[in-house]
Amino acid sequence: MTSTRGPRRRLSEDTRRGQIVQATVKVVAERGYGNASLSAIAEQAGVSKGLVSHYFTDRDTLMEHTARATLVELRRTVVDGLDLSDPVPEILRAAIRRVAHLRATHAPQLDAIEQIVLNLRDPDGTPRIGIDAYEETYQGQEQLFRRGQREGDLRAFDTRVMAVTYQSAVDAMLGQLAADPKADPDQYADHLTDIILAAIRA
Amino acid sequence: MTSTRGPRRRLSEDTRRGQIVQATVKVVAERGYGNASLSAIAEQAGVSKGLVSHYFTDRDTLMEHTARATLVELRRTVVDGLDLSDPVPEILRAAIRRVAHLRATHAPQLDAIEQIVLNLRDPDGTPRIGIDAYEETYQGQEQLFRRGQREGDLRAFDTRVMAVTYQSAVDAMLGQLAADPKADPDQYADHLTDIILAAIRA
Amino acid sequence: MTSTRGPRRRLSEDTRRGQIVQATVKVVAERGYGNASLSAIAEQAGVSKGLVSHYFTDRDTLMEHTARATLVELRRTVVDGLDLSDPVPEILRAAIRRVAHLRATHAPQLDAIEQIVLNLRDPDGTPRIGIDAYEETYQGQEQLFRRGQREGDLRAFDTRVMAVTYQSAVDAMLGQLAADPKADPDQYADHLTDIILAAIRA
Amino acid sequence: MTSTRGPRRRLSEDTRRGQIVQATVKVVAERGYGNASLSAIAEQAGVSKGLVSHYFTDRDTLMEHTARATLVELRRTVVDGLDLSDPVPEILRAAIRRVAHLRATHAPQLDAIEQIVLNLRDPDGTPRIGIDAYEETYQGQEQLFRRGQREGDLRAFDTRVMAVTYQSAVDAMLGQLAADPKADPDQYADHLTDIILAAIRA
DNA sequence: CATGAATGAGACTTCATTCAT
DNA sequence: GATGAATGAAGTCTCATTCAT
Repeated sequence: MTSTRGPRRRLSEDTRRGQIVQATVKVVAERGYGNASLSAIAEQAGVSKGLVSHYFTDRDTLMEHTARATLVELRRTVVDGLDLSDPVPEILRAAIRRVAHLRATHAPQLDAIEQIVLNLRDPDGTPRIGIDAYEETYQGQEQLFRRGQREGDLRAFDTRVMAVTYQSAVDAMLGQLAADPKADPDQYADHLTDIILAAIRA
Repeated sequence: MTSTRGPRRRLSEDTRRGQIVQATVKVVAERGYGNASLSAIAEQAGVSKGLVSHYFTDRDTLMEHTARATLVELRRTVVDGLDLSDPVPEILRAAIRRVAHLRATHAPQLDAIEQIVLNLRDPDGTPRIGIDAYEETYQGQEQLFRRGQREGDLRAFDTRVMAVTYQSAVDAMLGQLAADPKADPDQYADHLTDIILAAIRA
Repeated sequence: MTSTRGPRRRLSEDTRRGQIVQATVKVVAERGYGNASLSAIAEQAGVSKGLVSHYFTDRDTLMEHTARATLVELRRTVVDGLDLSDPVPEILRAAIRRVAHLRATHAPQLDAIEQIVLNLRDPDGTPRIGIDAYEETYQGQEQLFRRGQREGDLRAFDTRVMAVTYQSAVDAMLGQLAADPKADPDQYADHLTDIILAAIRA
Repeated sequence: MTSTRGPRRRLSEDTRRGQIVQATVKVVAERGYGNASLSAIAEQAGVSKGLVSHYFTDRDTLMEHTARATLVELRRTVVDGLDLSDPVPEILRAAIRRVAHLRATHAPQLDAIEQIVLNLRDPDGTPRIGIDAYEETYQGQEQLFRRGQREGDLRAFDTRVMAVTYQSAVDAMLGQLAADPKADPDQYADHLTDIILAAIRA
């Protein structure tokens, strides 16, 4: 499974960085943060240890970069397929389904992000990828809820609390789907949508 | 804050194990899983490195023991104060408040458990404290929901999905309260209870 | 020549540090500062790499400690045999001879000190063992010269410049004796003494 | 201060080598031998790493070449301004002054030479630029002393010992002037000349 | 029972050197 | 000729674990 390590090849900086980031995602997801050594990552990427250090000053830097880049990738994956002109409840139902499918299509990315977010810390011990990295997601969610309230589809509620709750419920769904591979993503998604809409529908 | 290290003292096995587990919780919570070295834990416990190895074969063993023991401790803390003869909605409201207060009273325990659950792995890479550790919680939650449905307080819904969702929403609340120390636990708890009850009340 | 590495032995902190410092002197002298790796030093000391790190936080710390400790050792070696009640010219003649013999008895120490002093630097590039380490020597020398002037054995001259010059001449003697092992230390010492006394005698 | 790095330019071999040697002097003087990486030197020279390797097989080769070339440069700088038809004491006084000024005009060269001479070694550990590199200087000095003795300006003494002593005193002067930038070179030079002439004048 | 000195494996990182472009 | 991407060999340092005391 290791990318075979052909004769020395010169690639563009971006290509190499991408290659290394992907390898990082895979190794972190499979072995866990603590066991994702630079050697393992380099081997997975089909590249020398030295090259990894060349492109990323630090193990920490590499991890942070990987987490943020992957987060952006996932967000785009979910959002890109949505029709934002639909009524908010429709959008939510579609979005939850799309997320449910992430577990099937982007499992390593999901795991790697979780691992890195939880483990990467500054020397003083404070997490280095704070809740702030999710802030953008929360904001978008709140906007969506407020629009639903304006349009009359949703009742009044604290959009902040709901955004956080929504996100966590969706993440938990991913956790469940991860734990039970036989579960049907669409079915779980629909059950969850029912619950959520029951909570917020006008 | 380090337990002062008096002259060598012989203590009962249980006392020692407890001492070490508590130290582990504190160190893991403060520094993160990866930086919780046995030396640091020993020092925190006011005990020699050798003794830690004596009572726990392994770093992994120590971590697993710590996580499970602490999980039990927290579960008891929440459940002990509830009046299970109340109607289910009442119980939920009270339980959510109690959990919200955990962040204030048991922050290190919460952090440590999260760290260990996410990081501790078997050599082959599979997480060592699976979702199964939460299974007991889920089961209890489902029972409670079914009782609410029987008693007519709650409408019909998939209790499994709801249990998972409920648990995740509550965990997310803890995350939010951790991130924003100025937030009022009771207020957040009540907002969340409103949303949840809206979702499930008959 | 490597200290044989018997079964694990527990020694007092001071003994171990001394052992390691001696090994450092030897390795630095033989291979040069840059090639004196911690592995080589550990092997020479008959000790594991880890132990060296245990006793000295840093390679730099080890080097600094070694240089200062060795400098003190040499100073004592020279001074201890002098009769300070003699007239100053006598003292100088005796001291120069004693120093000349250092090359035979303490060659590695001399080389190691030189190597370390010249190479050890702070991160910003400034030498870490400044001329200040020699200051004590200079001061003693100046005192001696002033006493000679007071007692009428020496003529008037700038004692500071002379102290520096004296020290350098003596160091250079060591360099020469190192370069030409067939040279007779006593003879060189006497020649040098003649020159120096010619320069300063009343 | 880095040579600006224009578009790729082809220069004569000698020009390139000179460029690189100068950069080496600067980097070694500023950061010390051990921290003078080829990258740093290449950057300082405004040239690629590859080119440095192209012109000098080896880091060691580059260092040796740099030291020898710089030594020659300095020797020429001192000797060129002397009037060799003067009486020897005059020549010495003038020479010492000229050397004293080197510290102001050629500080990096002085530092770099010292660093390289002390650190560059053969694989077996023996210094690669031995005292022999100074031999030429000693020989010239001895000649001068013997001429002074013939001409009656200097008394009888061992010219070899004196040459070494002289050279070391002069080097020490440079060390002192380096350590104390406020010191007046001419004044120190004159004090030193007084001492030396007192030692050897007829 | 308890200690902490000692070991040894392995991680990260730096750099001289090579070589495709 | 010139570049700088890529390699691979050390080197330093950390830490779980062992074991003499």
